[in-house]
Amino acid sequence: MDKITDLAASALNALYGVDMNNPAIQLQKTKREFEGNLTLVVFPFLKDSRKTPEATAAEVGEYLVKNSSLVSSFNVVKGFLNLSVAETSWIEQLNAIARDEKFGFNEVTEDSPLVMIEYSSPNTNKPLHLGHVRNNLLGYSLSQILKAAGNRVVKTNIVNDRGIHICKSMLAWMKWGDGVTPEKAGKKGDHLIGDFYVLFDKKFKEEVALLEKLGKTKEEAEAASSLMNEAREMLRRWEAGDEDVHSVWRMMNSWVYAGFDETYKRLGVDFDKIYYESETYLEGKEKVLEGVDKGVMYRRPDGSVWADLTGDGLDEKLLLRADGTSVYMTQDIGTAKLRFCDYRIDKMIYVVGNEQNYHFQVLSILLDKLGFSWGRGLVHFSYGMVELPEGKMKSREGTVVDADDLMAEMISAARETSAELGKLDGCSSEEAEAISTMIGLGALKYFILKVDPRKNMTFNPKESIDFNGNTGPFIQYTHARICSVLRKAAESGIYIPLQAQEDTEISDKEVIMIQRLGEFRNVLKEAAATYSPALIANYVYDLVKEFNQFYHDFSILHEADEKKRALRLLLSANVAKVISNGMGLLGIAVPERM
RNA sequence: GGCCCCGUAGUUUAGUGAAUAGAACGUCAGAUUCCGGUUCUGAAGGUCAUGGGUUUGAAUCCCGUCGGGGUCACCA
Repeated sequence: MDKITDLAASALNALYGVDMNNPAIQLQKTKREFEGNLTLVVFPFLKDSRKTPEATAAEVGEYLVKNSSLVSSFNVVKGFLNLSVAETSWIEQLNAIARDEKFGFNEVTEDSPLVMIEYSSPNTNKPLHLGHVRNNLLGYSLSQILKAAGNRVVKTNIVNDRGIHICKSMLAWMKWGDGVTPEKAGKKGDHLIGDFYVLFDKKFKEEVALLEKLGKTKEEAEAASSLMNEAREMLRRWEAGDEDVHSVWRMMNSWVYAGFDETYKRLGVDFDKIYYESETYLEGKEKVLEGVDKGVMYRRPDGSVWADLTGDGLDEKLLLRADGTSVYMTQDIGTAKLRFCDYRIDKMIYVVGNEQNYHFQVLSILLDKLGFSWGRGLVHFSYGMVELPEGKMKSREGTVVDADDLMAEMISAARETSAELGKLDGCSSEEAEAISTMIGLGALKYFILKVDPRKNMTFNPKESIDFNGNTGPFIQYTHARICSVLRKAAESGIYIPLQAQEDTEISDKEVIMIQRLGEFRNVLKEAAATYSPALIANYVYDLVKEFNQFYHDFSILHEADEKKRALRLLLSANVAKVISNGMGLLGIAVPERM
């Protein structure tokens, strides 16, 4: 296809003197209802040809047929030049795909660009919820895609392990926890800590209500709350390095991390390097003071430090409080500094929700001003909220969907559906469990990754687990079916070739399948360039649908013509391979039987 | 109010300059079952929120309007 694009360029150049690098020279797939495989739109070149669209297209078509054996024939519809590609080149293309186990994937070398991608970024005072699930899936998939496109990738996680919210959980545990541990409670550590966070909030509200009854306003009551003051005092002691506070803090955080690790493992995501805010939050200060010296930032009379971004069309932004302590932005600058010391980053991607668009706009400008080479080009991979059919999740109303619960529910829903359909008959209980897990998580992941990340989305568990339509299970099922066909063939002693014969006759349907397979390389490239897992998901689904139509028209196992049967088996095997490669980029497992 | 994002069949959505806007779920009518209640074909359903503009060509780019969300903290 790239070759033919070059041919078209040289044709246009030879005939009309069009610049070879003119971006309008693009071939697209011919629409199904027209004859041909590739289409060139000639409208943009009429200025140069000084002829009608039809005449121009015909002239280019004739030139291509005459000068290249790749183009066998052409037809013209208005300004659209539809080219047919020679039969032998389709077989060649299929054989090239068959030879290449990781078809479409680029090699990563020492010299490949280094991309760091930050995702997940949990707080240590509560377990992960549905919003984190979208974040984690997008971050992980993106890192897989970028790696496949030929980048060195460092997956990183910044854990927010300090601050008033952790102190609230700690205080509640010390006051009412009675020495409970995750083991004693039989509960994951992150859930246990989350419960104490909720308990704090409850007790705090009770106290405020009591004070309000005694005649205080809401604001006065909140300020006078002894609980909240104790929490603040604990934060002060933590910052002062108080060993009693730190030992409780370390212990409780270790419980949370054990819980997170379990969740991450189940979700199938991981990290190469984890940063902790407790270790980075002081780092930004130095960099900011450096900025003051350089004149990038300035100090106000009260001692606070600000950056004036009105020149960039934004506001002024606080970076250090009058008492010299850091704010969120300062910490991000500090983390950036540490990261750049650890890795020679070419590009930095932050996977963070769209409520922080403004923050990252500012961060990009500040990092640039402070001299980070990747600051201006940093990518805020911004995604929308996840809602449920019942409506928005609100932590105050307890309608937050917990990540662990959600995964468990998806898996048991998959188990039920599979059992109903009789798919688990004859499986051992371990097999049944493994399959249910693959399907349940595949449904969840696919449903979330197939939609445009920028958009808010509604996650519908019931719809996602469907075995039909644009769902993970449907794609997994198709893969399993192809594997099953290949197994059957092998059992019957039918030879599955590694290459198709050059002289095998090839039908339109087969051409379409090969063309579709061949697109994977470009889709991957584009997905990496636009940071779009959804592109991969929709490609794989289209491939699956196309395959089902193809498969339906033939009796693969009972084909009399040996060469033809070989071609179809080879084609099927490669469809399975590309499905598996594509789904792998989304972090979704494809079972060989289900 | 300023700034940012979104608005496409009943629903979930694809398509960011090209041919008659493409699917899926649901609905209706058929076919197939060769490997499994999972397959296929067809129908109905869209003034792409809306009004202008640019272009040979606009869901897509520009301007306005309406609707939804976010953000504008010495929170993270």
